[in-house]
Amino acid sequence: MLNINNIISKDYLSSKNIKPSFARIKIFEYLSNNHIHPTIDEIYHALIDEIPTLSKTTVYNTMKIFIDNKLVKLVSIEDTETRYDINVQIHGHFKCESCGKIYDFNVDLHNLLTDDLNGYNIHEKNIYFKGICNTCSNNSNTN
Amino acid sequence: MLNINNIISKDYLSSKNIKPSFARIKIFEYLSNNHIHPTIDEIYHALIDEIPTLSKTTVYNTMKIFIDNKLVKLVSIEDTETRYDINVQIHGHFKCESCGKIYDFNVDLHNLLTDDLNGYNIHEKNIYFKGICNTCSNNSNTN
DNA sequence: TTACAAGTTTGTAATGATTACAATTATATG
DNA sequence: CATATAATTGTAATCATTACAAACTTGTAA
Repeated sequence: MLNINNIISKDYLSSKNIKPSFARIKIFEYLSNNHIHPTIDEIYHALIDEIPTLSKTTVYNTMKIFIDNKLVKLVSIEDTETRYDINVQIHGHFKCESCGKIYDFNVDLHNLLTDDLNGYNIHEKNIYFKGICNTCSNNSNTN
Repeated sequence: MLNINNIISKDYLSSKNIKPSFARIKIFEYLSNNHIHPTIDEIYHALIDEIPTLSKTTVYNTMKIFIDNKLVKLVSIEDTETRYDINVQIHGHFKCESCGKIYDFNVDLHNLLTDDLNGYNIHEKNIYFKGICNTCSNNSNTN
């Protein structure tokens, strides 16, 4: 049942001081292969067939460990849904109000610092936009 | 019981097509006078002495109306707490991980647009940082 | 003033995400 | 193989938010 990806994920988790259990490897690989900023529920349903004994508590526990060890970042766009992002580089999120998809976009946050934060110790920068994505705009145009 | 602020708030709500009921005026004035990005709970507790019959449902209802009519903006920084901001101009938020306070800062988001969002229709821009604020940094230095 | 309609407020119950926790299961090591 | 340690699971508890129906207010018109 071992394969290259499995070994790589295993080693990667180990290198981050996370014991590479079966569930953790599978959850990590799901996040790596699906950059869709999933919710706990989406992760759970995506894996329940492959891991029939999986519980949501395990998904919660695992995401907490991943966040604490900076493997993933929490995405707070809507107050109603907590999402997770395997891409921990600084980048922006665009949430489409029509289809609900969240897109990544590149953004350079270096040159927008203001004097207002002089003396402040910044640990984390987040930026997100909302609107209508390209695809949804085009669909409504052709109606 | 009428005063200048009361009249102004009343007229302002009316001008936004919101019936200026007593609760709505008081909630609006609380937000105007306290730029602390309060939670529902904070608003409720701040006003319960003045409006003993106030219910949290009313605070929820009122905030929904204010948001729909663009008098306030929702602030999603933590997934665990929904906050509200009377300042609807584009600006950044800095949340201190030590004292929990949320500071406003000015930011010019015009020049950070990337090609990634060409064709996207942007309705709303949000930016927030996390870290340790000036005050908390200084306090820990003097220990 | 009174009656009425429309809108507002309230309290309670329902929902749904998240967390706490104890029991069970898996894993690694000697 | 035995044991200790850690991971996983299921259930119950918690907490914010929403749904909803009843009660209350307000403005208007007779």
